Amino acid sequence: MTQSAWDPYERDCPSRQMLDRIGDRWTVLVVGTLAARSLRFTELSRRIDGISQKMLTQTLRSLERDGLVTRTVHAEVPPRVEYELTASGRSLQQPLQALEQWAVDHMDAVVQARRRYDAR
Amino acid sequence: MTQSAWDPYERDCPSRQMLDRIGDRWTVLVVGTLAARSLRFTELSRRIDGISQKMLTQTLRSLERDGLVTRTVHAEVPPRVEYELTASGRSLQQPLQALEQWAVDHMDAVVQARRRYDAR
DNA sequence: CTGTATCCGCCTTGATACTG
DNA sequence: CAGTATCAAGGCGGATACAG
Repeated sequence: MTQSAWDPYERDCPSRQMLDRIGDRWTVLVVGTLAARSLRFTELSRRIDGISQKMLTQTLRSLERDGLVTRTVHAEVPPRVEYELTASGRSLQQPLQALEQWAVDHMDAVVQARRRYDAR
Repeated sequence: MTQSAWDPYERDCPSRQMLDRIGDRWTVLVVGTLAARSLRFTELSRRIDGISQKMLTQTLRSLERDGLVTRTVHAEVPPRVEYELTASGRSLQQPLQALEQWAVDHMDAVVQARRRYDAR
């Protein structure tokens, strides 16, 4: 059974919650980093400048819970844990990539607009 | 002069700040609401369920500062203020629309994934 | 290596009251 | 109508310490 009336403009709609979650500091960057290939915990933290261990763990757990990322523990010493996007996660990566690209493309204009605005 | 090395994965990169800003609770919804046509303050607040006056004002100011929205005051009584997307704002609307659509399309799957995860 | 647990400051957000 | 000002609460996120 499919729901046809998801409306992010309504307060308690799950799709609104999803937007809220995407909007946390780190989700975009974690999903973007996993886009190319699966990575280990430490590799992720090295590539995402400024993320703390706690936030990386928390973000990964949320993504796992939402079915966007799989977590695979390999029985080795020392432990090796691989994170990988699911099909669902890869489908999210598309719009996020577009957003990331927009940010890169428009930063010059935005920075200038801010300067003008602040100069008044 | 154009900057070619914007990298959102670096801590202090402006494009990273942009992602942070997009990621606030309301930006996606405000831009989405303004996509169709320009709107007044009250119309916006009516359409975005749950937004407070303060947050709407704050979000609009930020968007104006970043050059994504114009604010036009008409000299009437009572005052009429129209908010409208700039060209830059409309270009952002595209990726945000994609994101919004993703949220709507995948909510069923996400809700189910959460149920499975929580049931363990 | 891959986490968990705890403490804590700050910032965001919301509620409320007031203004041109 | 379209805001501004103020205050209080809560959560986010960072730092640190510890563990399997």
